[in-house]
Amino acid sequence: MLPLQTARKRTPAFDGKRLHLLDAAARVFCAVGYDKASMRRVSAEARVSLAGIYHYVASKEELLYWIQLHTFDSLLRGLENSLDGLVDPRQRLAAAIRNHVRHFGENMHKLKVCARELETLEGEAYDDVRERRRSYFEAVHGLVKELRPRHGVPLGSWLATANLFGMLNWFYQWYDPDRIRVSLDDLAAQQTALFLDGYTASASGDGRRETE
Amino acid sequence: MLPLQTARKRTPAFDGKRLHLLDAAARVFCAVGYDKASMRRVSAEARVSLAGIYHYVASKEELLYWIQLHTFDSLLRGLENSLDGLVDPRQRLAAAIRNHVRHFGENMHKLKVCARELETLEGEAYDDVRERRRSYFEAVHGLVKELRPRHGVPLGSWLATANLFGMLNWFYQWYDPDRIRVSLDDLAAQQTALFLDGYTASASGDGRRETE
DNA sequence: GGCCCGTTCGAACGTCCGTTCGAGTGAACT
DNA sequence: AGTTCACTCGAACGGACGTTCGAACGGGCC
Repeated sequence: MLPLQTARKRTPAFDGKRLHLLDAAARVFCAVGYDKASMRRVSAEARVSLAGIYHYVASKEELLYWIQLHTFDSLLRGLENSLDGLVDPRQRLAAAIRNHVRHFGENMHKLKVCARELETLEGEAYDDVRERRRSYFEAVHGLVKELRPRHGVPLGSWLATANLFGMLNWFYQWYDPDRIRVSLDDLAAQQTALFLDGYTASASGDGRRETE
Repeated sequence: MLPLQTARKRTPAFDGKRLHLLDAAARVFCAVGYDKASMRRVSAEARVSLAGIYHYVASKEELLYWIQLHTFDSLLRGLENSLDGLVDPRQRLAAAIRNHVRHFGENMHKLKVCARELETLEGEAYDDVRERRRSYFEAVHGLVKELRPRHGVPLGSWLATANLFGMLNWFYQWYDPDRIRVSLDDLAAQQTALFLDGYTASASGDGRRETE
């Protein structure tokens, strides 16, 4: 149960150092998973003593909490920016997917942690993150609903959105920059085409790898 | 590092009890995740003393190993059965997806553990499971490649398959039998339609829920 | 100088975990 | 009756973990 408060409030250099800590924690959580990750390893990664961490953060749980909160906020802000000025529903969805995929490319650690540890937090902290997550989901769900405005009720739009997130979030299980020969924007374009028109119709570039 | 051996070999009632243990372990791993799950809780769930577990299994790691191995084997066997006699590529893919979704419905615990703990094992045990996983992936990848036999090279078929697995495996994050008003077979049909023809083209039943 | 206070840290504390040990049980076999 | 052997278990061991404590450092202010 998180008190949802930092150990102290508002002191100089506080945010900078804390962000540095969150970043180090994200790298460790990403590498070995939240449960296996030890505060000792986070302290080594951040080059801060073990006890030093607790000056900026009240608990290990809080590290995960802030990582998830910042990441979902950033995803949502990015989404709103990338939709600016676009009116065609297909282009709007394409922009949303591009935003999501780009975030993965730029913040692999944090997004992988978010995708993998969705059910790790508990209590208030969980509810708090869940609401951010819901906002983001609903924003994308709205874009999906725009796609078929005059075809009666948008049947299965919720299900389709859930599956779209499946495509996008499973990403971290197979994406390896060294082995995949597609740019992230090409990848986003292919995923958009797949979602909109299906595999049999979508024309696409190539995304094969050497093995598997 | 697993020795990849059981504590003892081939004794009467051995397999039955062991399967019972694996089942209990799968329920616990599913509920709280592999790392947080304690052998004490597994022993309580299986109604066996803590030390008793080690008569059937050499380590906690081995529990996960057998769960994953059995599950991927079962998925692959089910896939081969469900393809029997089908020749139309679209029907074959539909059957594959139905097989996958039905497995989820029937063995939620184990499949959720498999999807969530893909990177938990290490060394030999990891490689062993990984190969089963690869076989299954390649089998489905083969079906995807069948879909466009005379359209030049099947562009992006690997990527499309990876995304298909994303749709199918993310499943466990949102599926809740009490809140989703679709049968598993309907669900599989919708996912097949979405993958083959895309959201804008696929006619579908409804899968909306009350909230979120 | 003397004091405050934000910051850092080494060294511990208490807890929980995976695993092991050694003794005990009872059915099967000689 | 005695021996064997699969099976079961309570009790403990050693280690790793999250967290805390109290002391030290160092720059700004009286």
